[in-house]
Amino acid sequence: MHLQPIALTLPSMEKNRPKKAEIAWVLLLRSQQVLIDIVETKLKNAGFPPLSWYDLLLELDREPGRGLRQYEIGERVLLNKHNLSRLIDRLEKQALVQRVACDTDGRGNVIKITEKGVQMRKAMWPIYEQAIQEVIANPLTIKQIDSLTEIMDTLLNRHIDV
Amino acid sequence: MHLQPIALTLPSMEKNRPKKAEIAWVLLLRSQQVLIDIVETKLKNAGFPPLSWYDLLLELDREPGRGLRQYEIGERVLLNKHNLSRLIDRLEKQALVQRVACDTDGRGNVIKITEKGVQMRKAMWPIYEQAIQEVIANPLTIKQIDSLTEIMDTLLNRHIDV
DNA sequence: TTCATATCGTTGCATATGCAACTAAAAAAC
DNA sequence: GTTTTTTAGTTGCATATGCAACGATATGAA
Repeated sequence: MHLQPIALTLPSMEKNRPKKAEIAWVLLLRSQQVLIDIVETKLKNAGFPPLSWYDLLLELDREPGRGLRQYEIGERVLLNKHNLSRLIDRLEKQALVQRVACDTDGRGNVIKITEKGVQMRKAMWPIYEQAIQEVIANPLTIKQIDSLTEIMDTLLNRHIDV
Repeated sequence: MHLQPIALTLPSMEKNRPKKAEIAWVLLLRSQQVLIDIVETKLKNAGFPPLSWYDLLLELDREPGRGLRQYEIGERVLLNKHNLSRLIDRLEKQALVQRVACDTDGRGNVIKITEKGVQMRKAMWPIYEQAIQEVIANPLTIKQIDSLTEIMDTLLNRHIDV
């Protein structure tokens, strides 16, 4: 990732522009690309699978014996069902998770994390943790981190079903 | 996009967790997904191409006659050259941009926006503008928007080459 | 019970993205 | 001037994602 210190790309060319919200939006958009790319690259360089795998493993690791129905996972991680189905394919191929037929619902199955999956998530965490440290904790003050948290929470809650 | 009001998914299960930066990270990650998805969906529902097309058209629209070399575009939008090459393929197929041989560098070409491209960007903007209004301006106070801008700026500058 | 409808999950197809290899031309080294 | 190295851009391949259609089961209504 090699960013040039270019002038900020504003979203419009129309007059009376840009509004403040538009500047904030463009920065948010770009930071998402840059920061995620940094974290993904760190994981990859350490020989680990991408963040989406971590998310899935984490959700399953929270439900040790029981496992989770696919649609339950879909509610937790932001993936629609067909993508989730194939993400699980990939993890199952690596023996990190396991599909088990569901005895209360013949249509579905229950996804359980394997011991190998548990170990994988555990091994990924230090890298992930350090990456978060680098992209969030180091550049910002405590106050800024609190503020960021509050703002993101506000933005998210606006779009959550009640 | 149908988000459940689920408990926040924290990134780790390790003890003494989570640090504040980790909460902020997870919220940032998720809000980026959600907000971008909302904006992309609005564009799509209005019959328009995705944000990446807008970005490219905008950069070119800023250089009306001259056009831009592909590597110059690559510096402005965050795309590596092979993806950019194919993005331009798609836009060229829709006659929104045009590849012109570069007379000062036989290897490269100059990308110019067409009149149709200019019109397309102009037509997309009201939808995009309204989407930004909805996901950023409406939920946040002016103060929060300023704060968000400052924080994103800080996060980004940390990872820019000097 | 039976039929219509909704839900769970998978698959085929089109598109998007990352990586590595490649062509061609420019720039640098000699 | 010739050779080597870098740079610009494209293409093939593997993978990832969105959409629509599908099979199978569960749920609700008559």
